[in-house]
Amino acid sequence: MQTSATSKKIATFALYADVIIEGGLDTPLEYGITEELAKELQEGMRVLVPVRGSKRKGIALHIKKTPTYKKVLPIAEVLEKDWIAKDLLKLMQWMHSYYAAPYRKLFKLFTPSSIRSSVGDKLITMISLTKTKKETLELAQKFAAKHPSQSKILEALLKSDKPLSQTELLDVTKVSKAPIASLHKKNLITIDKRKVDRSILYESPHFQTKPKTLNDEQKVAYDKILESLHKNEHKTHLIHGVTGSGKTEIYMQAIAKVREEGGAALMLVPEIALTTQMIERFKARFNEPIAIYHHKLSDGEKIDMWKKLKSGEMQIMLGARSAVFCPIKNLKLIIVDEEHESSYKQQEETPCYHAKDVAIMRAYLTKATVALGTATPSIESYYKAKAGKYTLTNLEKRASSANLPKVHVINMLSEKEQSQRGCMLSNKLLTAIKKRVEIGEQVMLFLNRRGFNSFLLCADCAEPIQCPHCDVSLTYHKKQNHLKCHYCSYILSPPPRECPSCRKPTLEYKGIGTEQVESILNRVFPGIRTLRMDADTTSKKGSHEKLYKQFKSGKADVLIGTQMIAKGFHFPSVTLVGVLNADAGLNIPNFRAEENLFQLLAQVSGRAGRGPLDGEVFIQSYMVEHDLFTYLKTEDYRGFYEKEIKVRKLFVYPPYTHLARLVIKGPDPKKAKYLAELYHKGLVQGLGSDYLIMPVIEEGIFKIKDKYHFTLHLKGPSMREVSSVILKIQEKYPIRAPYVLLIDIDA
DNA sequence: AGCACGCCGACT
DNA sequence: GTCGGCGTGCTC
Repeated sequence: MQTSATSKKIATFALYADVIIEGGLDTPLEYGITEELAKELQEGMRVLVPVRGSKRKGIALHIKKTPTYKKVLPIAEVLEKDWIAKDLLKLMQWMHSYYAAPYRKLFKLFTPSSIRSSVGDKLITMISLTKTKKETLELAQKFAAKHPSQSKILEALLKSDKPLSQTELLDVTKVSKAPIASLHKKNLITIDKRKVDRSILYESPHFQTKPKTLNDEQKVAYDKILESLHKNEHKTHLIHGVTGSGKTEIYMQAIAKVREEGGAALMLVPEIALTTQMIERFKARFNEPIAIYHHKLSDGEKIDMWKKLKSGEMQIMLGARSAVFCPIKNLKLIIVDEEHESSYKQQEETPCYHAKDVAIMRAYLTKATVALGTATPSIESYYKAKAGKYTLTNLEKRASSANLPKVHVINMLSEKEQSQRGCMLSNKLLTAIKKRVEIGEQVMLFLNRRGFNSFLLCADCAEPIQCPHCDVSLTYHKKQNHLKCHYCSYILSPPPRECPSCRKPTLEYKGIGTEQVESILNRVFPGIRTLRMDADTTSKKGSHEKLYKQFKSGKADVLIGTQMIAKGFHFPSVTLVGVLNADAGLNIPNFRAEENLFQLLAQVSGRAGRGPLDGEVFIQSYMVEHDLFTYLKTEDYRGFYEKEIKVRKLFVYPPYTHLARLVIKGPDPKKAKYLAELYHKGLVQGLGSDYLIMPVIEEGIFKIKDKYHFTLHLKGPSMREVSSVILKIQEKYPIRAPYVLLIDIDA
């Protein structure tokens, strides 16, 4: 930083401001504030500023008395006074320094994209043809030999039939912008700017439900939350309640109280749990509109929501992780349901924020209360609660006097269980299913494996067909009869007849897990009614709901599903839950693997016996001696915690330290590695000896979308410090496209 | 010479 | 993110 002493003479402004240009630079630019503007301009307002001769939109991040630069331009005008509220601006600044997140990316979280571009935005350069189609076609052909790139552009414009943005055009033609300039010079194309418009909202009716009477335990939790609400100071509560202990009822009554007193409330739920069922439950309780927020909303819906929240028209919000950035006025209470859920953490995309931590920081900045709820707290949260950082409340009883289910662990190594069914269903479980179905009760079967996909496998060389752009195998999609890459969406259609490596026509379709289970059940119990719920059967909009309703109304005996059936569903007549491959996930080299598995299995088990009928859970495992199952059988979270926390301490893992991960990827593996090494060196130099910085390694899936991935892991006491070092390295060695740097703080 | 293309710094 | 300048290498 330079001092202002030398620039005093030139400094002709009353005040100065750091302005972040929207959709532009990562670093703020400095502008002067005229005396007239100084009266109204405040931090967080949206302004118009000159950049390289044209006007760009930006946000006044910080107002100061002295400039850093000698020559600054004035802010042209204030566009929106009520743009980003003070508390959210502070939150944004915190995220910048904690997650080393560029402001460019943070804007996308704090303001819906369509709202940013809609207000007279002139930033998208549109390119259209000047000559007629016929003339252009002739020109394109004439240019084909001499100016191939120009020809490509003309062809692309002819094909699209309407003007294209420069970025789109460059993307489809794979050429540089130089030929565009050449064509413009020859007056064969027109370059102008475009505005964007938006669509509108929706509303749905609902019937009222009355609050239920809280039991003693629920009342204690409720009173504690109320107490800190009324003290008007920030506090975080951890509500540790067994499955079915009625946490949602506590949340709803606390929210009702907040509303009664004029405040607003936000409830975060994991993406997968934000089902129609949950939304209806909320809509039915409150006599006011409920704002719903998740990434699938259309632009119009997002804008509508955003405006209604800003105006204070809507004051209860239910949403997935990104809802934590919504401009809710007078926010008094934030609830984070299923706080242990890893989907609160944004992975593989900058910024890698954790919605729970952001929620707590937001509440801290506004002096609001946070309630974290779960049946299986994350080790970190429980540790903080025990250390007195959070207020802990335990709920040991199921609210509706239902009993906890009985848990059996089946040893799949024992021969008599294996049978000839590909080891998917044990005899014990089959017998239990038969018994339940015969008396008209329902069964849920859970397959614990991500990517339990269908492949096209060569029977001879046992090699599945690989994606040409990624180091993964292609997945077979029966309906479309094609092979697709789940990473880059590459499609191979129709599937090849012969194995690409050994040239033999020995390709075999291997079905997905749920499909296999379904066919086994149908073979063993002819006439059994089964339903499948997985990524394959729920891809269509509304299919999730349809399946849910079918099962709930008793149209099927058995529901077979993946992760998605474990969360939040309430089926009173389910009395038996089977977990088919419990061990999947234990072999992952991740220190949280056991924690996550315990949480998942506890969650699945909780689906059984939620009604008046007692429930039973069968867990199939090849590692029955694993102590995780001992704790699971008795639903002994504390026992599991005590065991796990010792491991964390011994190997110095969170909560005893923080972990971070840097990924650098790019088309040239040598260059990507070189850049990664550069950052490694910078981190070693910038951080003290209390940080452990691991060497640069290749990622598990080395190539994705033709980009090679390199990773480095590090751990140490302060993520703020790590981020500040990374920001400094970035200043010196910026990573430019097509190379990408991903910073994963608290990995 | 004219063009395509990649690299790199600047933008306040 | 985007613009413009500049060096390089290709083709006519």
